[in-house]
Amino acid sequence: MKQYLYICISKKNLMFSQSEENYIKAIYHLDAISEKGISTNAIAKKIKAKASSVTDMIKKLSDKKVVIYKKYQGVTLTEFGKKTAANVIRKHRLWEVFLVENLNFSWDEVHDVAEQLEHIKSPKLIDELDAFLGYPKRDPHGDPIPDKDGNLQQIEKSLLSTLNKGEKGVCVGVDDSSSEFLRFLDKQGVKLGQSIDVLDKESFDGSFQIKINEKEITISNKVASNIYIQKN
Amino acid sequence: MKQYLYICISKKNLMFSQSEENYIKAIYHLDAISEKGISTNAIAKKIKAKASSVTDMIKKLSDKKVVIYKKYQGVTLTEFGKKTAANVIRKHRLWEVFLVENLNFSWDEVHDVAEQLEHIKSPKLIDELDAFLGYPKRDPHGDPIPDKDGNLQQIEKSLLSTLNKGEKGVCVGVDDSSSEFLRFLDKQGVKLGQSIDVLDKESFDGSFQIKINEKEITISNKVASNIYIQKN
DNA sequence: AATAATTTTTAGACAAGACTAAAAATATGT
DNA sequence: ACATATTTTTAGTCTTGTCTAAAAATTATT
Repeated sequence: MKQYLYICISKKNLMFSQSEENYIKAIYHLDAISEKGISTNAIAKKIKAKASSVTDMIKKLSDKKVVIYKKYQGVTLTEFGKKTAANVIRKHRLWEVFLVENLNFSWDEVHDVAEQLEHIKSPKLIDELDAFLGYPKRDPHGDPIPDKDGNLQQIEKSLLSTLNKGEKGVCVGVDDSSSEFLRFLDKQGVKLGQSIDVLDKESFDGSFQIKINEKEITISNKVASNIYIQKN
Repeated sequence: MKQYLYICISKKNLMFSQSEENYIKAIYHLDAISEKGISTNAIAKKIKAKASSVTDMIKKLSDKKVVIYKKYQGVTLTEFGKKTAANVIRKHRLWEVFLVENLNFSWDEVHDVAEQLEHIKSPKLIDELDAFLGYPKRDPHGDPIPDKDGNLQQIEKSLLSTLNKGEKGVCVGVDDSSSEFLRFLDKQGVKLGQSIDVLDKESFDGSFQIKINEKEITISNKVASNIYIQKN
């Protein structure tokens, strides 16, 4: 009598709920900054939830091999977790590009909608969207768009606040992408690709005298600390 | 002492959950057919849920003034409910157009994705999408797209199965828009705008001899009962 | 009209995801 | 080092949306 060996590759649940995806994304963003495990509180703050809710979710993500978790020691993304996060971010940023390029959204309006669109599940959709947009490398805030495999190319960038008198460069991104800040930049005429000359730096309060579009303006150190520049 | 009258227009919760929207949409679609109240079972079947779940949801929708409900008597949409349904359907169909026109989806692939996209909340998004698409009047299956106010223009259409020998017309839609049927139509070369001549009608089994693109083919009555034709 | 069949509703349970309040662990300050 | 403060976890509750099983109402059958 013949015997067959059925190998059952349990197509493990690669699907995450919106809530799970939001946590994964939040941890990914925090991970980029800190070296060690991400604290429960940090996640809670980012996600605007209570620490207890975060603990619950962390346990679930740990069971699903998305994060490494040891009680009281914070959390780290696994490689699988990073891939997953990058994929959500890829979707978010591609949608942002679509909204700005094709639907007349301004860069301060895209976030909330992209936050919803990033959870749509359809591999074909996102591949085709990517192609439709012409495989963009950066979103409307200058942030890099991960490729299909979750890799994202970083560029050489410095905070405007680190430049010295006489240096110049091009705006390649923002650190704070809140609507308020983006609208402020719009008012000042700052956008991606905008070239900026540092005319002077006030040592007293760290404010900057800069030249944009042949116009000289003064910006606070706080503003200068939220604009990324590629030097030239 | 002055007295002020504060009129508090309780901006009532115009927001519905995805699940609620799905029920509202299902009732709307069923409403188009039946004259009297929609039965719990009919909704259950459409939504692929158990009747008890439907009863629960119906109560909630009744509280929210979306439907009129009397125990054991089935359910009817209020005007508000109809508007709400039309709005979800508007979004669904606009997204379908986008997927087919811009993202290389075929008409049998759009449904599942549109089912997700229809729940995205953003008035600006949908208005801009509508404009981007050039204010289309019909989706890829020939179904009309409701306008912002929820009105949709019906056109004169008949089922191909009701035509007689010698009559001709143009395909303006399908009744069954399952992937299987749509792929079958693709194979036969039937698409929207396709002109069709009824060469003969077999009284024995109701099958049709038709001419498409100078090609003569035979289709079953079942197929003919799922194709909408505008006579000419 | 009475019984049978079907439909609908109720009652109670469960899972996901959030919360509060309290307990446990870790970190901080003198 | 020890008391205090903070962070994290646990335990239990709540809401949404689903389910099963049983009861009630309606519809169909003879």
